[in-house]
Amino acid sequence: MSKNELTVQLLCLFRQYGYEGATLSKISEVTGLGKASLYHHFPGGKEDMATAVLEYLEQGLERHILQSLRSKGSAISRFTQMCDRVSQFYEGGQQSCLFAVLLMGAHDRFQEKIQQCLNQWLTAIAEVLIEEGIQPQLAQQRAEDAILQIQGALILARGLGNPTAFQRVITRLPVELTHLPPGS
Amino acid sequence: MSKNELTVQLLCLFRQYGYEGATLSKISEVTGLGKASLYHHFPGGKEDMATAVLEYLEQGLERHILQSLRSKGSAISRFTQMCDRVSQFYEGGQQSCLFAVLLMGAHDRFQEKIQQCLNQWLTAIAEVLIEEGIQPQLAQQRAEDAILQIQGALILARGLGNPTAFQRVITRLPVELTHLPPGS
DNA sequence: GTCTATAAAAAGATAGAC
DNA sequence: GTCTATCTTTTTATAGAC
Repeated sequence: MSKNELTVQLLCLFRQYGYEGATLSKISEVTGLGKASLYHHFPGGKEDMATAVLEYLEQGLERHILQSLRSKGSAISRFTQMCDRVSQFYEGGQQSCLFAVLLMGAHDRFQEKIQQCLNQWLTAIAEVLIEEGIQPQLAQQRAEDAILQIQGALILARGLGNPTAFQRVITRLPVELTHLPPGS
Repeated sequence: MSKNELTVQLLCLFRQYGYEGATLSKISEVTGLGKASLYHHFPGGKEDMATAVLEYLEQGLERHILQSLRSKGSAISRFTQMCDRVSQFYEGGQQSCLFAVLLMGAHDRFQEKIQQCLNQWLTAIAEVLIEEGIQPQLAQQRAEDAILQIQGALILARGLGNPTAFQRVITRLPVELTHLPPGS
């Protein structure tokens, strides 16, 4: 198994069980690797694993999400592309966000990297809006609103056992983001 | 220490460290009670504790949030009252939602109660909107949007280490909820 | 790079005195 | 109702063979 496949499995485990809830025994069971093998790949144990998954996620954010936002088309088509990728990544609202999962845990060590990722995402969205002539401050707020709606919709989907609200949010976001502000 | 004070401390611990992250040792340390004493109050251990906290939360939801929504005033003043209480409960965006925390954990046992609480909250919001003449289906969607924005704003606040977005959401929600739909 | 075996530490849980 | 002491189980981590 490649390091990359292993990282994807770890992502899946952390999303499902949380950081503390994903025990080495469970990780060993799911991956089919013995604990000693896991420590061979990740000498620092679980913390190493979570760090690796976060780096994997940062790359995916850059390669799939941010790149959509910097592509050629109109603002609305770029946001639509972003939303498509986001929906795919969260499996239509049936998967959690690892950022949220790790933020809810007992460890502070991941907050910095998560903050960095969120800020990259926010900035990329805001830049599209600024290109559209929206004031920087408003652009930043709309970007925050977009991400916050995605995150909240994932929570609600999980809590209700029903991803409908997530799909509604994803569908309307491109239009909502690009609507001109009242009075402009 | 009364059972109620103890429950509040447990709520605080679970919000801060998550379910798995709030160990008995830490609970013992913070509450000042030995482990055996904790088992005296909660024979079922941590699961009992989380259940007690969820029940405490359900009562608080009923007594503070839902009652606001069923009070005398206009729709907008009722939503404003709800938002005031919500903001207070989450300390202006600096505290997590226990529902989200527990949903991110490894235990499935709390999902049912959480779903019940969310549905009560959703219904109470939707009922205010229906009274205002908004179509039931739209009312339900707006209620979902409100809760989802609150939840997402709490995540973003924690991720960015900055509760600004939460406060913005809380401030605009009363107006956003009561705005008439286009074409009505 | 993976395994078996084992150790060390922590977490969950209980007995019994006061 | 709380404590000390103890126990069991689980989790994390490592040594050393292949």
